[in-house]
Amino acid sequence: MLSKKTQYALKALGYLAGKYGEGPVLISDISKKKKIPIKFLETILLELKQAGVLESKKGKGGGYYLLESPKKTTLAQAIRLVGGPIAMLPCVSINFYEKCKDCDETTCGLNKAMKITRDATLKILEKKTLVELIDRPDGIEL
Amino acid sequence: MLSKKTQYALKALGYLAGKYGEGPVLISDISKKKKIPIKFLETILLELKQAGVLESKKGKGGGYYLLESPKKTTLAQAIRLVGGPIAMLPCVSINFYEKCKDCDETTCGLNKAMKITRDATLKILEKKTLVELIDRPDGIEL
DNA sequence: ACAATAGTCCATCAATCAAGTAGACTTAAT
DNA sequence: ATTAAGTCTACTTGATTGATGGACTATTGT
Repeated sequence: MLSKKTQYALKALGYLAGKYGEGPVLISDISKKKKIPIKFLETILLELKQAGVLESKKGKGGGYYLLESPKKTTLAQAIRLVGGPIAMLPCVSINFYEKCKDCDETTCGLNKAMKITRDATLKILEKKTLVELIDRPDGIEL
Repeated sequence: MLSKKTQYALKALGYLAGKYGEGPVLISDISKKKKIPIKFLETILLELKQAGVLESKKGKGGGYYLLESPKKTTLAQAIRLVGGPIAMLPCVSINFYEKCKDCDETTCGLNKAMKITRDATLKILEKKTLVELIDRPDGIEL
């Protein structure tokens, strides 16, 4: 299960994707529409800015906006940006790898099973982009 | 990422699967071989017993053992037993479902993407069983 | 019966995560 | 210049997770 932080980040990015090209969006706007605690959201957006995905504008008329077209960012990238590993175990994670204390990866069955699972997941998340997070009326596909 | 508890549970189950039919296995044995904090392991095994997967025997010659052949339990079942949801979001979880506050599932892009991911994951985890968690020398497949 | 062994139960502690609070700092409009 | 709008920073609280210590109970062998 993704952490709340990661879930909020994805929702916020999806919302910003829908407003791409329309200028800065208020934190309070995102917070209301996506029901995300505003102060928590602030820290998440700040982190996404420091990661280079978002830009912000201060003062009146300010807010956050996507730096690049939502097509450019995959869901896999988005999840990893806010520190969410995609794999189910540290020892099969690509970006947050940690060696197991007890297991030899060449013989560990759990490792093998989870690698297969990870690959199946990545195959999907690396294909989908922020564009697919934009809410759209029922029946309309991409 | 799976919780430590779930990771430990899977490792312990894999170890017990390898000893299936050999009688009770000591907690301390599992703890040593799989490098799991013994006290934490105790509570996990107890939970697995209450879930009906393991049985225990007290006193000398006691320990834990699998109640059924390791073939009978899938990895998906094992993960859920110790309270670990498999889906990445509550709103796409089958066994731990929770409705989103903000989103209409018929139009939410995130929901759609994560459902597809969940299905791909489940397809794998519902096919594999505890048998595949047994450590085996390199090169030997099932 | 008794001692040794091994699982069970209860209580506590530390670390991390989620969320809320207060206020300082920046920018833009008037 | 002043003020309102908005981001940025630091600190506090509560809940959950991970880990530990010790007392208690059941079983076996002598």
